Order: sequence, then C-alpha cells, then structure tokens
Amino acid sequence: MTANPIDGDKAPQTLAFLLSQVGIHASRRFAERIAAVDLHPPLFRVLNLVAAAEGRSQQAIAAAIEIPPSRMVALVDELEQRGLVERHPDPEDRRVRALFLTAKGKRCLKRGREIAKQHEEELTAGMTPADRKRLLALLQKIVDEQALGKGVHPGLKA
Amino acid sequence: MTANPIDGDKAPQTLAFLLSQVGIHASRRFAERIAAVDLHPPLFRVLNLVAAAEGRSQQAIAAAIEIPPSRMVALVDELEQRGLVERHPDPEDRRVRALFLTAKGKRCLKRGREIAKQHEEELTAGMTPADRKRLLALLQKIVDEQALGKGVHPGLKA
DNA sequence: CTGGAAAGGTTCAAGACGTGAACGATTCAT
DNA sequence: ATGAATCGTTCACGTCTTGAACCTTTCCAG
Repeated sequence: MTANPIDGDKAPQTLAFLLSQVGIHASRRFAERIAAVDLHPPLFRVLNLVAAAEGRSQQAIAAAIEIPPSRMVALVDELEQRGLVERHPDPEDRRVRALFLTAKGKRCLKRGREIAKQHEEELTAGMTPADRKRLLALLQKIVDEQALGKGVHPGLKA
Repeated sequence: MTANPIDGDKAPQTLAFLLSQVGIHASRRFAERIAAVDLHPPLFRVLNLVAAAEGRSQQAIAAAIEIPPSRMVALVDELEQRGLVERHPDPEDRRVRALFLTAKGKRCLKRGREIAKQHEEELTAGMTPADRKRLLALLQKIVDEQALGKGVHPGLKA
C-alpha cells in the first residue's frame, strides 16, 4: 500500500479547469456513443455538413469545419467505404468531387442525431430546464467573448 | 468563388456541443499560455502534483492523474532535464524514485500558476462575478452527476 | 530462510493521427 | 496561349501513447 491517495485534488476548481474537464468528458462520451453507428466524431461532423450542403465540393465542406484538404480526403474515403456518401463528378467543374448522401447515409445520420440527442440528455441529467437555459447562455457568452469561430466540434480522441 | 459559405452552422447549439467547443478552446488556449514557461499541460499537471505530494513515488503521482507508468517516465524525464524536479532514492524502498521540486521547479510552478490565473481571467472576461459563480455551480452539477473522477485535467494537444 | 509472486521504474517497438509538401488534372485570367 | 490558381490526392514524416517485456527490489507464504 502506498497509503493516502494524494490530496492533490484540493485544486481550487477554477472555471477554466472545470470547463476543460467537462468539455473533454463530453467529447469522449460522445465518441463512445456515436461509435454505435460505426462512426467517430469527425465522420459524424462531415456527414452532417454534407447533409447541410449536398452537392458541395469536398474542400468547401472541409473549409466549413476547418480541416485541411488532405485530412478531408481520408474522411470522405471512410464515409464512402461505409456507403454513406458518394462522390459525384461536377459537370460544371471537372476538378470538383461533389458530395451526396446515400439512402444509407441518411438513415445513419438520422440515427446519429438521435444518439446526439440522447447524449445531450444524459449530459444534462440532473439539471432543470431553467439550469440548462442559463448554462447555455453563459457558455454562449464565452463563445462570443472569445470570438470562437465555427470549428472545433465534439471531435477529440481519447 | 464557391459562393455561400454553407449555412451548415445553423447547428442547434446544444449544450453538449457548446461544452465541447468551449472546453477544447480553454485547453488549447492554456497550452499556448503555459508554453511561456516552457511547459505543456501534462508537465504542468505533474509539477503541480509533485508539489502537492513531495516525496511520493512516480507511480503514486501518475496514478493520481491517471497516466500509465510508461508515460510518466517520459514526463519526469522532461521535468528533470529542465531541472524542475529531482528523483531521489527512497531509503525505505529502493525500487522507488521519490520526486521533489527543485528551487527552480518551485519558481516555475509559481509562475505557471500565475499564468493559469491569468488564463482564468481572460476566459471569463465579459462575465460578471455573479455569472462566474453561477457557471461554476452549473458545471459542478454536471461533474457531480457524471461522477467525473480526478483525471482529465486541462491537458490536450493542439 | 528462501523461493516465487508482485510492484516500481524503464525501455522499446508498434500503432493511431494529423499535417505539409508535392503532384497531376483542370480551370481561370490576361 | 500561357502562367497562376484551385481541387483532390498521395505520401512521408513527426507527434503522441501505450502495452509488453525486462531488471531490480520487496513482500509473503511455507
């Protein structure tokens, strides 16, 4: 026995600390959950964007979530292998690969959104609707203040 | 021009999403700031723990922040190279390497804590003290509900 | 004691990820 | 027509982590 487990966590619990802790936890948990449809967060992100902008080019979508083109290729490859999206030639610009959801992709997205909703509910269990509203507003305040752009979705590793 | 920048971000801004976004931002920002003392978040973490538990073994400290022993070695190596901590033989157990802060380590830690404080203030700029209190309470509620243990400090990559 | 199991620390090889540079194809501007 | 810019892609590289194996030391049962 190495005795007492270190009181080290008498940490002053700052907001910055808590935010990191909770944010990372939320990301991890979501990654676990979304795995149920054989996706990881970045794939789910892309899938959502494709749905929101069908027919757009890879790079247009990549830019929207701030991922480099070289990374985008791999992600689209994965989605295509799973049969969730398709790359179509763009008649107006033959350099472009326009992205579209397949029927399977739509089903998967729908399922993924249900999971996301479930995730949201689990995360905010133990909070009243009023609490949630307040928390949302406070976080939004930080986002505004910090001028946080679009990027940085619930994507993380482990 | 690829025209409109995709409305994709009409995202319903869920709490889970915001928490991830803000949390990851906070982590990144902190990583940038703490670099001013030539540390990265995991090193700062360890430094703090060593200070809170001087003389403890590497693994005792490693366990407290949930990092595997093999990783701990590398971190302590770094801290030792920077002259911030020292490995002392433990007279009671010659397998153990007890960790201690050097004078330089203490100064560095102090400086790091100032940076952390500054980080905290920047992050919560634009919020009233009342806001901060409320946010802290709400986050704490999530932590309690989710039974978030010690681990997962402001450590992230980029 | 004493021999085997267990624990602390370390090393090392391997796997997961992400990124930038470079390239071919195509389009655009002049 | 020609050079610059853009889309998509490949690939090699560096980063970051971890598990397995190893040595040393300690602990415990017999």
